[in-house]
Amino acid sequence: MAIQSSTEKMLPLSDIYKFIMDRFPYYRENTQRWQNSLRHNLSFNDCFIKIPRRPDQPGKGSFWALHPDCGDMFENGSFLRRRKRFKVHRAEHLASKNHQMIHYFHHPHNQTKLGLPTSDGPAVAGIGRIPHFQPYNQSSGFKHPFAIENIIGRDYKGVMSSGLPLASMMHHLGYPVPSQLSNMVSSMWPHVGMMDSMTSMAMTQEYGHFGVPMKTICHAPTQTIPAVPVPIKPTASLPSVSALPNLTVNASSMCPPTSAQVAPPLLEPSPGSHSDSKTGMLHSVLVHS
DNA sequence: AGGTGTTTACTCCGAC
DNA sequence: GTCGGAGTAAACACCT
Repeated sequence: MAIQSSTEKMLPLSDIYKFIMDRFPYYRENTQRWQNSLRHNLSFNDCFIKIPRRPDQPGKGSFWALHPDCGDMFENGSFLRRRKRFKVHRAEHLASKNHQMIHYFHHPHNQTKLGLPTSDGPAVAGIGRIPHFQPYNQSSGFKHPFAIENIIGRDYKGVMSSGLPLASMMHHLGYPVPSQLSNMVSSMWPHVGMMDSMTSMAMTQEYGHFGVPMKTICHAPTQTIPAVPVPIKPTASLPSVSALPNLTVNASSMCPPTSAQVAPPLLEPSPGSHSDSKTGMLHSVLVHS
């Protein structure tokens, strides 16, 4: 929720803490417990990806974002319970490292800052269009450019000879290029020797028409996530959010319509309403989104 | 020093 | 009963 509600679709750990404590008074105490749990989940679950800070963005820790393909791990889009653990396959894990940077490059804010074509704007000569990812809905059969099926079945030579937009963009981002590029990449993401070829491959026009931009997760006309979290199926032990007394559900805080809007507290448990089942459910809503 | 990130281990609980 | 998801504790390393 915290990550998705952010305009950048990524947050540092401290901001995730803040988001939770701002909205859920329950989590303003025993901070060490749930914050440790939160860090554990961020590291442990492949649905969360870590995005390194740029050199000109000093600060502690990295940014955390959602893996572009994690959208279907909730049944019916419900945030209350996961259908399955989102797991990146070994071979695809390499490619997911590229997602981290591509995801960053893809963001309209960064594209604008870099003078790159935005997702909706015209392509700029000399720089390949950044691919769109289909973050939430794998049922369409779409295989993103980094899917292993695409990786192993593609001829990279023509792509490689067409230039290296990655280096150009990284230069604009403040990363050392090009002589230090390989060192930086290997230190940041060891064992990613294929990164350059894969990234530049993905940035060609060839993939420009794929999928839906990340930024449209909550804004696309064909929204794939219900605005209001719904239970997968009613159970006695896990009541729906709307069934809980004294709780206010605000869908806009799950998918805020605009970045300027400040959503009111999502859940405001009344004093003394912290039964185990409820707090446990809140944990699921908070941590596993 | 404190925050951040990773990993392991344990327990609980629900689904099958 | 087994399995897997989830929550928590704890140890450790790394970074600012």
